[in-house]
Amino acid sequence: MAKMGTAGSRKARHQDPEHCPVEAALNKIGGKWKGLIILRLLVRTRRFNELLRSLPGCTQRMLTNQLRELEADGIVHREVYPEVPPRVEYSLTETGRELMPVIRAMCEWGQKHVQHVEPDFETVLENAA
Amino acid sequence: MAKMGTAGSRKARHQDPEHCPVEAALNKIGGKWKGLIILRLLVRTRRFNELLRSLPGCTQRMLTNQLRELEADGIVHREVYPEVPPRVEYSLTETGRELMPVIRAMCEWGQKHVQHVEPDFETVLENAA
DNA sequence: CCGAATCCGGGACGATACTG
DNA sequence: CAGTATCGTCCCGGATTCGG
Repeated sequence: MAKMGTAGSRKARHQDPEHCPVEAALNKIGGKWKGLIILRLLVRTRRFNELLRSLPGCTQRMLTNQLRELEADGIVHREVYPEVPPRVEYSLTETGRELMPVIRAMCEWGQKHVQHVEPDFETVLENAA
Repeated sequence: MAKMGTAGSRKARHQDPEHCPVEAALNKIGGKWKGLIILRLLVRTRRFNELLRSLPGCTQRMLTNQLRELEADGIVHREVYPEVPPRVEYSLTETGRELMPVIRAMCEWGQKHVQHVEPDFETVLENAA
């Protein structure tokens, strides 16, 4: 495989009313980095650069884009502190936190079917702390 | 939306050994159409064109690529019947079928947080039949 | 520190035609 | 029916620079 494009949320074929909830969910969390971003934020609130450092291979621009889409979709909350130096913290909304079962299911599948992987979801969360 | 790139599986940053099971899972099922393909195949085995018609907006080339990646990742089984006219049937492997909890979790989240959506997972499966 | 804006190359993707 | 081949476009996404 080459790259993958963005698989992002996008408006993704919004011409069709999106009857399917699976499709609707995929349109919101299917972005290239969104799953991992959500995983990081499930553990705790994080600052921009902290998030960036925890995503090897993700560029600043990509992270910004993905966070903006997640924010627009009501999954991530962005809190700006008017300080010097500036500080911005990202956290999950209630809607975002309810994605935990999805992430957990992916984790359990990956743990079972992929080699060289962390033991379980809790450990993953701990290691992400 | 625009397009979205592919968000596909790709080798996606295979330089790092992929310690995280969530990341590993995303690398395999994160492709642009993979979630919907898996949903279709959860219902029953399907032929190529049948699958294609059930995915509005997906081109034959894209479908071929995604199916090949899914096959290479051991999620989809491809059965060729030496007939005239040719017939090829796609189904989920056991590994693929075990993705049902992931799809179900996405479905339940979508049903709860997105408008104008089917009532529940079973109905979605039925409608996809 | 946290971005936004710009430039630009490469590859993902659509369209079309062809084959067994 | 189920693909493969080829071509051209578009836009994703990396690098860099600038601003608050």
